[in-house]
Amino acid sequence: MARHLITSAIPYINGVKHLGNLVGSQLPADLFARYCRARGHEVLFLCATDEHGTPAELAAARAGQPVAEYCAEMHAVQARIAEGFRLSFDHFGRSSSPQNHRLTQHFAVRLHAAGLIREVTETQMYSPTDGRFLPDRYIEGTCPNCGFDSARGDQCDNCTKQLDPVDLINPRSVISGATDLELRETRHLYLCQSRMKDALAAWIDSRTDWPVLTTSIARKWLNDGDGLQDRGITRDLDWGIPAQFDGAPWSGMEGKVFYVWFDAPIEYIACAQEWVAAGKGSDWERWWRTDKGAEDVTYTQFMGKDNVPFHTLSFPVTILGSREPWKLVDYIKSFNYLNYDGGQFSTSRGRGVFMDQALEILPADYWRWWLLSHAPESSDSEFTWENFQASVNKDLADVLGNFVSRVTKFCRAKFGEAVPAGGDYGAQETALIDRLSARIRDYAGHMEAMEVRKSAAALRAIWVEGNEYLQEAAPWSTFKEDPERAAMQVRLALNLIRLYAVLSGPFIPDASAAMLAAMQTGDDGWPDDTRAALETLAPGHAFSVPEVLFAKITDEQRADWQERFAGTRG
RNA sequence: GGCGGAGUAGCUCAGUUGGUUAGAGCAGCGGAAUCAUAAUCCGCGUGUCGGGGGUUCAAGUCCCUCCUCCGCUACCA
Repeated sequence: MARHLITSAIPYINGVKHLGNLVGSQLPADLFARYCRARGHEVLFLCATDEHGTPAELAAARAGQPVAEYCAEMHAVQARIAEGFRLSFDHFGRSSSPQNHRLTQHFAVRLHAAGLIREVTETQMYSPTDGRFLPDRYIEGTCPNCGFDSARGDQCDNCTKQLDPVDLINPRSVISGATDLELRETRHLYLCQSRMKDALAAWIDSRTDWPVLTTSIARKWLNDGDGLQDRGITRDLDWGIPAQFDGAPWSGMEGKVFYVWFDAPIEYIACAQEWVAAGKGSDWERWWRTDKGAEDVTYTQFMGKDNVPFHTLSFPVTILGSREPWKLVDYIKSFNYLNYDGGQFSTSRGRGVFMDQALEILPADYWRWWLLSHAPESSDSEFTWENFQASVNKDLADVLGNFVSRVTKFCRAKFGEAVPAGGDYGAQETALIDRLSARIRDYAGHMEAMEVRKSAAALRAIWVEGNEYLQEAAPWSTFKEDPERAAMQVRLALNLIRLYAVLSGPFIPDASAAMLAAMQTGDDGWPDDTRAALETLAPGHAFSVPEVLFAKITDEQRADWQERFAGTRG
């Protein structure tokens, strides 16, 4: 039995996430966590909301709420939706927790002691009207290169040239439209990432089994231009973890908070502390401190590609630079983006399907199956309603759902609602067991490698084996001449349903539970021995015919949803 | 502009370190079966592997070049 620490990138607090966000981190992380548990491993699966930063403050202002109140509400909303998708977090924490405050400040002090924090005075755009410094992207103006009048302070969307906010002609605040912007001096703490560049490069080079997407992004940041740059880790904001506190080894940071990307990954650790504080666990250090029991932990992070630099570079600098024995990540699984029907999912334009809406129209399993079996692993992938309808109807309703129906209903009609006795395996059954054993090994291999789409394909192939067997064995025919043989065939098929429930759990947990319930068993042990696993339900064991596991998506529904989600949300 | 990813059958995608007639699922066509959610199972693929050039006995796979799409580009998170 191994020990797996698994974290999903923590979703930002300002609103409900869309399916692209879900498939890029939380959902594949849940798949892996569920698989590890099914194999009997000890798992700690953590996620949280990422609550600090300018967007949270602005979203709260728009909602007319104090930011703390807004975040608390949105956290509850996201937690409820995560439950709806059956995301099996051991704890869903908050980056604004007291634990994260303490830990973030602790890391900052340690990094300072290690000489990895320096103070920098810089000038930034300040908006007196908004009463805040404006991040580059919150300033718009006319592009000095192409004349585009909605160029952002960091880049012109029209000519794609990189800009500095001071280059903009007639700059204005995106928040208020105010034009009375001024340059002000401000002092910030910088994390000296550049000093650890060689150590990071050596570490990345040693991770030969990581996805290309992960290492290529990391190398790009390490080597591009003048190499890895130091990075400001404080901001002039109210909402966040104070950079000035009792015992802080620096002064002059009054009224400043740590940059959200500094404190967000630390929440992975703080979340484990929250997990203990919530009474769900008793010892967080054996997951996070290699001097206190975490030396045998395998730590895997899941995230979208936009998160990779922070997880391969700045967070490792925080961990390594602290000179304390914290657990460093072992594997980073990163994902490309999911597009929506010919374009991007867009939170701002309400384009695409958001997590709450998805659950309103269909159960979680439908989404889980489609998203995971089409996960954007090697490149961006695309959601279309046609593809979604076709895949879900075929795979879930026709191949798996119908298998359960035909087996249970046939048995009820011919033998009653209990596993029939009699008959012995013949050549067909032996061959089936051999094929299944090979396919289960194949499935497990892909799951362990976190090859999500390949795992889905392997699982589907296991489902298909059941239909192939039934077609070949034809119990409806054998029943006429040799009822004992038919009984054996049906007994095997009923056991296949239980086997499918066990194997399918990581992908479609609700259907898996429904299958186990119909088979009236709680035995969900992994089939290390296929033959033995197919004799779990003994003759005489009662079962029930379940409701249809997956209703098909009709053309009318598809057309309706296509229309509904094309434009603006709400 | 720089960096990275992608371009393979109508659609979605596999193709390990170059090696026998390039594969899977879906859709389509033909057949079998009739237990089942008109579900299932079997059979059927001559596709300039984005274009061009090169290396090699041999290239989807390596090198060069060009084209298209997407992402990132460090103060959005």
